[in-house]
Amino acid sequence: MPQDGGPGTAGVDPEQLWLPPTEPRKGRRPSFSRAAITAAAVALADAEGLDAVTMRRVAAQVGAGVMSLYSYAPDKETLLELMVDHVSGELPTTGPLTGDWRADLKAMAHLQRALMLRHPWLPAVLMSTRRTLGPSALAFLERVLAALRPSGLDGAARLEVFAQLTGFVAGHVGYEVAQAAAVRSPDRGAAEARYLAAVAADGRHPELAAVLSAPGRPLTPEATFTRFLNRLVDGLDTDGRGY
Amino acid sequence: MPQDGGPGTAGVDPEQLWLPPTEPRKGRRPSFSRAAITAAAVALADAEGLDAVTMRRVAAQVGAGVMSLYSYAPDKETLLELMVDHVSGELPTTGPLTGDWRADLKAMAHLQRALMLRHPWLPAVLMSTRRTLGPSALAFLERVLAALRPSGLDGAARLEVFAQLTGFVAGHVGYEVAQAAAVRSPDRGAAEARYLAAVAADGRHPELAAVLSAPGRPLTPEATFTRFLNRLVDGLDTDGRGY
DNA sequence: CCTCGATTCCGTACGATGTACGAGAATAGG
DNA sequence: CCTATTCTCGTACATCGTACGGAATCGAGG
Repeated sequence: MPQDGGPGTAGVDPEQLWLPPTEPRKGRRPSFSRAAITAAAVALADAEGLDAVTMRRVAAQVGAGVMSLYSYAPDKETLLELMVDHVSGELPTTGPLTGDWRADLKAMAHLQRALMLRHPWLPAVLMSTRRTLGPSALAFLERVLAALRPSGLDGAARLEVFAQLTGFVAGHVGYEVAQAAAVRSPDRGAAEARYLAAVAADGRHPELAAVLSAPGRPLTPEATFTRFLNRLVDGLDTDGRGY
Repeated sequence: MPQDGGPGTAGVDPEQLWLPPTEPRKGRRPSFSRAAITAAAVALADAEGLDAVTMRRVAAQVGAGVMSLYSYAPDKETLLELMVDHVSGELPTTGPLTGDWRADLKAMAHLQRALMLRHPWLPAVLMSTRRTLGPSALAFLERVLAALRPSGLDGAARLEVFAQLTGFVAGHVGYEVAQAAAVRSPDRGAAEARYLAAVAADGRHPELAAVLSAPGRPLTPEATFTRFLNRLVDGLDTDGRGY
């Protein structure tokens, strides 16, 4: 664990949270580490879902008392932010770019999607809490900005592209995992299908009835993701006019 | 209150929840209505945010005992779904379409955005809970499908466009309101700005530094929304090939 | 009229959660 | 050793969603 960061570095504002692994050379030595606590929380969320991430269970996982966690994170929301940055570390931040910034952007979006599929709780956390970018997220942002360099977009536009791209991926994957969960439960999906069929049959929803009776070929989430992603990226204007 | 729907029509599956205002002609008559309870919950969320929507506060608002609410909705998650459909009723479902399906689609997305700005808690609810479409949402879906009729897209693709469009709007507005809230709190925004400046100054984030030092002209949320929306809609292929 | 079954109303209570408080334990400097 | 400082964590509390069960209110059948 490199720069790890023990307790004492926890504050409400981003400066105290992320920046200084300031060494307090006095007092009792920490028994745990922020990284270990965060990793335990991530493991819990991966295995049993976000609801399983309670202070008590995380504490039990690392062998600490419940209140000891508050030496490492001021509150639970901060713990969630730490979790986000922890898994963001799985995103690559080095390696060559192709020079085709659209292709690079698409590749990075696919990496983000893979990350979120690996940690299905991520989209929900990303979209619920207002978050400040931690070091790993910033490293990834740095790489996206580098890829965007040949695009000719100005600063504000590049930041916006990053935000929109991340938001799009999170939204799509969130939808994806929810639908996958619905399929896994046998009667839930069936009940919804019956309900939609009943609505379509009531005569007041002709368009819905038409769509349900002639759905066309089914689309895989993967294909849909790629298609909309390509639309979004290919539509990015390089001239400043916009719409 | 037209078809209102009293208690007894509450079940876990969509069929029992939305469809039948089956009249149970026996037993004590309901003192409240699902619509009134839902409206109270919406008013609470509008005024004080989603966290203010607790069963106790909603009950107090309508002058009911806490447990009485459970005769109208089996649990809180269902109440949230009712809230979503309640405000979805504010979306127009009639009136002429221009025939230009892209323009119609964009107009409807703008209406959705306006709705979400009016009810800032909506994006979070839309993206957290897995939801079944209630009557009002279905009416709006029906209208979107009708607008999409001249597009040549097949059934599955039309449904997908609806889901993606709603997801995009929710994601954008969610981000929009979060950022607006950050601006309202004086020190929170300043702290984040200082943090980003510090990161940019550490030398390991040259792209971020460049972007922050030459941001270009600032973009209004409105303009950004319109731009990305146009990209998304104009990029919709009418031939089946996709990418 | 009374009774009976059905339905709604709601006070009480339970388990779970986030976290404030403060006493105790460990460590470094004087 | 003493004292200041830091971390540890048992206890306690407010708040949440909601299970339970009895009282109240209704329509129907006698």
